[in-house]
Amino acid sequence: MAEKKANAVQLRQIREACRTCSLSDLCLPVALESPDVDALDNIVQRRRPLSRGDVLYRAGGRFNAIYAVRTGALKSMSVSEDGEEQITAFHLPGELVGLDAISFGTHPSTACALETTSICEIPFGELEDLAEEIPGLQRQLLRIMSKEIFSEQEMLHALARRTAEQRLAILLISLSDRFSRRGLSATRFRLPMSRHELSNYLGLAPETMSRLFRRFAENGWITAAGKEIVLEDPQGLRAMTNGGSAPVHRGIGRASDA
Amino acid sequence: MAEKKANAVQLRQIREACRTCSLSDLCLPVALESPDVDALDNIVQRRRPLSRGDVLYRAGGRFNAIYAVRTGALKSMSVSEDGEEQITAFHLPGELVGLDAISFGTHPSTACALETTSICEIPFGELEDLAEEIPGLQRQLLRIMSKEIFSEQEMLHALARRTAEQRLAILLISLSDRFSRRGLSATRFRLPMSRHELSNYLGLAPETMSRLFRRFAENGWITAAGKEIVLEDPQGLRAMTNGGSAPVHRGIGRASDA
DNA sequence: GCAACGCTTTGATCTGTATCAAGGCGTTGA
DNA sequence: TCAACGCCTTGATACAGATCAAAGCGTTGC
Repeated sequence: MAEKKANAVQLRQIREACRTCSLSDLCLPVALESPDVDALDNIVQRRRPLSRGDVLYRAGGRFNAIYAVRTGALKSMSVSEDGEEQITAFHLPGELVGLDAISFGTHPSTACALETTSICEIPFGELEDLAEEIPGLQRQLLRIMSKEIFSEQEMLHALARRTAEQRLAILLISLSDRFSRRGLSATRFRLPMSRHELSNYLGLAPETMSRLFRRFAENGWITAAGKEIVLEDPQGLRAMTNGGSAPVHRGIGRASDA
Repeated sequence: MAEKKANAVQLRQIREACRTCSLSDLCLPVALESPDVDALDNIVQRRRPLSRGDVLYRAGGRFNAIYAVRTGALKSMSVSEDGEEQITAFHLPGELVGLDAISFGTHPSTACALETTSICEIPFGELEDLAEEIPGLQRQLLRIMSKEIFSEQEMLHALARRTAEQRLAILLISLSDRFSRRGLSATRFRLPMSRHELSNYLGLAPETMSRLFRRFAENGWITAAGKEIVLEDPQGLRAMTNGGSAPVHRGIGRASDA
């Protein structure tokens, strides 16, 4: 079929972009050697980009597909009865979105673009069908899913019972790690979310966020100009995420000063 | 084979206990109608009971199997560098333990019995092998896993950014739901964990826990005698978990008085 | 160019919960 | 029966971070 051929070509084109994606373990090692390569690629759909504020799916909506972020960023959020929105996750390029709907059949949360964002859509039913045909794909699927799910859970645990300072440090390090895993700079990046969204996610008041950024900068750990962040002293940051006991700030100037 | 026959008999015996287990979706609907019923049952091993404090697996240990709690209860915990233990989950009868190791190959946390506890062990490799043979089992597996994982995650989100009062209420309701789902009373149960373990899990000081229990009793929401708990007013409890805005306590006596 | 708006920052105050410090009470062992 | 221990409770105090209030400042639209 001409269609299949077209897809095969397309596959080669996107392979580069896919290499740092969470799905790459699914797409590449398994699919590469098999004639099923087209089958897997066939079900992955590229959609037209979302703009800031666009909703990918809404809480309560039917679960049809999972998504991989290609560029840009999304937030997952749930809205409580009293109308307050609570951000439950940020999704950066290469990460999967919508996994929390697998067991329910409907989306428990709403996914919304933080900036202009392009995504891959993987219809879940077709993926499952495929997994039954391609040996090994099933295992990969389970591992990838549980990895994505648990890395989020780890984050939650890491944030629980931490001071405001530690939470922000943990988040910055997490973002750094996630950017660098996708081949971007680990020390210099642009926050895709506003201060307000950050504070919402971390469970802090926006005012506290603001004060923290200032304090972090005073301590020489970061340089922050709006959303542009430079991690000047990742070690210093990392140090204070450990043992809630470690005394922090207090002193003036950067930790590395003599 | 005699062994197979013995297992078939055993299967019938345990089926009752299994009916309320998280694995029942795996064991029963799928396996019941298939000749593979023995195959699935064969790989599930009953182990001798754990006593309070016994460790099921230790953080860092190799991942071989997942477990289902039959009776009793477990806690999952991680120990930070400074030696502080942090409880990350409680596992009640019918729930699965060890899922967080799937993606890593090693256990990220330690599982420890809160009281005398009996469990089923399901070697994961064999389960995966089986899933490749039995159509549908793979899907069930994925759904069950993601359900178990996400219900924990929901709990974490529910606890984040809540007052101490709300956290305890949320936990009590969660326990109530989980007990009742397994056929036990939703309003009268025995806490398997100590106040200290509770406070650790909820991220509160033990003293705060104590004060909360008193306040809850004063408000007529619960009656607590040691670990024996009676939910006198589940609605009252549920009400205060919602919208952090709702004013709580303050007044004297139970909410339903007038 | 200016006004209006939203986001961020800064300052002052208030409060929930931790922490410190004892005291009660049930349980274990001699 | 009594002492010793651990767990839980109770009270007093301290502090991190929320909340209230208002002022900068960059953006958007006219």
